[in-house]
Amino acid sequence: MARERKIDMVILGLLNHEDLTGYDIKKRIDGAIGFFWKGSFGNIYPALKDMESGGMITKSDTSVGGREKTSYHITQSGRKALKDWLKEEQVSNELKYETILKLFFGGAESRDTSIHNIEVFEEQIQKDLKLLKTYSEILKKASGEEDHIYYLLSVSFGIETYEAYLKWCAKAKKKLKQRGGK
Amino acid sequence: MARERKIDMVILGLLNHEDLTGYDIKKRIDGAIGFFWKGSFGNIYPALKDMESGGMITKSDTSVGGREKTSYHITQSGRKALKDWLKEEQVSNELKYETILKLFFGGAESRDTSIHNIEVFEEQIQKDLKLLKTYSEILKKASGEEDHIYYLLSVSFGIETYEAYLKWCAKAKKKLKQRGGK
DNA sequence: ATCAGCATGTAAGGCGTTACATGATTCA
DNA sequence: TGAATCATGTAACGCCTTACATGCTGAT
Repeated sequence: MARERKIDMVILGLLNHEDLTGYDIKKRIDGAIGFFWKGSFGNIYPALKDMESGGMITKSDTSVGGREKTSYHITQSGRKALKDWLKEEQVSNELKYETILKLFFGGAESRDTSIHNIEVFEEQIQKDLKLLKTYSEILKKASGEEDHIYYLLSVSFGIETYEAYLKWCAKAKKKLKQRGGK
Repeated sequence: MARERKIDMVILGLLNHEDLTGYDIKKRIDGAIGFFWKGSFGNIYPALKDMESGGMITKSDTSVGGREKTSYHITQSGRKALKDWLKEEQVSNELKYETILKLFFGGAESRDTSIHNIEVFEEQIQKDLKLLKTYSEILKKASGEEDHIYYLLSVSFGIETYEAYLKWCAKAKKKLKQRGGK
């Protein structure tokens, strides 16, 4: 059943660009990547360990100002694994939208409840959209590297879907406010 | 840390509308709900068992044409749990878009690889969008029940985001085809 | 002096997927 | 007769989240 753990690919993808510590990897994942993939320390460190045993990456301990650090570097076979994954056709795009799930079953409660839930969602999206737009601006200015086009496209995926969400939110609220509540 | 298993709420939401067997629940989840939440037998049956012990639902065995069936019915406390969940503000909307993850790291391979991956995604979305539009048509015709507005809004969320995806796909492919591949 | 951030990990527990196991019925 | 669908479950395994544990450094 092969390897299913996609965090490996996130790590390889990041290390393909630069050497990083586990802590740095976490920070990268919490950035723009966080909009379409998550990771935690309890996830990242074991993955790094396994991949080092597997020869995908190598580690080098350095001490910066007396502080211990372990940087990881991608190997040839790691790079191959990354490329093989990129070339694989099958992907799993799974989304779990609890907001929409609640809306789907919204009939069990008042319309105001659903309207409120949409508003909570809307606020979160607005906040996230602002962040995404900031990333987009930074990327547009810092352009030059070939990789940047990929980062920019990923970010614009987020921006465009979030804008669609917001449009939907407005429409949905309006519909629910029509003809009085339940 | 309370209950995290959202499949319980999916089941309660469905049973709030009508009595169902585990098998029927699976079919419902594979329908319109499947676009924002998934479920499997190995998921549903244990949840039904637990929720029956917990007094959220009651079961009644019937045999239809010699075949054994176990139908579940929601109880008062099950209905209360459903309503409480609907009124809770915090939600977890998590998406794992492997397609976008691959695109983000697309620089490790040729532009054609990324273009191809986008095309695979595009085809899947087109297929799903068609299905969603079918659901939408059915709901519009069968309208009447209060619940229908919620189903319709959920489905239109899917339709509108999928349409945004398709627009993005076209744009992304165009960008990647500019100024030659890597 | 204290707090935020840097830095690395482990452990428990929960949840979900997949595969397995079984058997009946209906339709071609 | 055979395949698809109905119908119910269990077991193994994998993955991830959360919480815990520890300690250093730099800035205020």
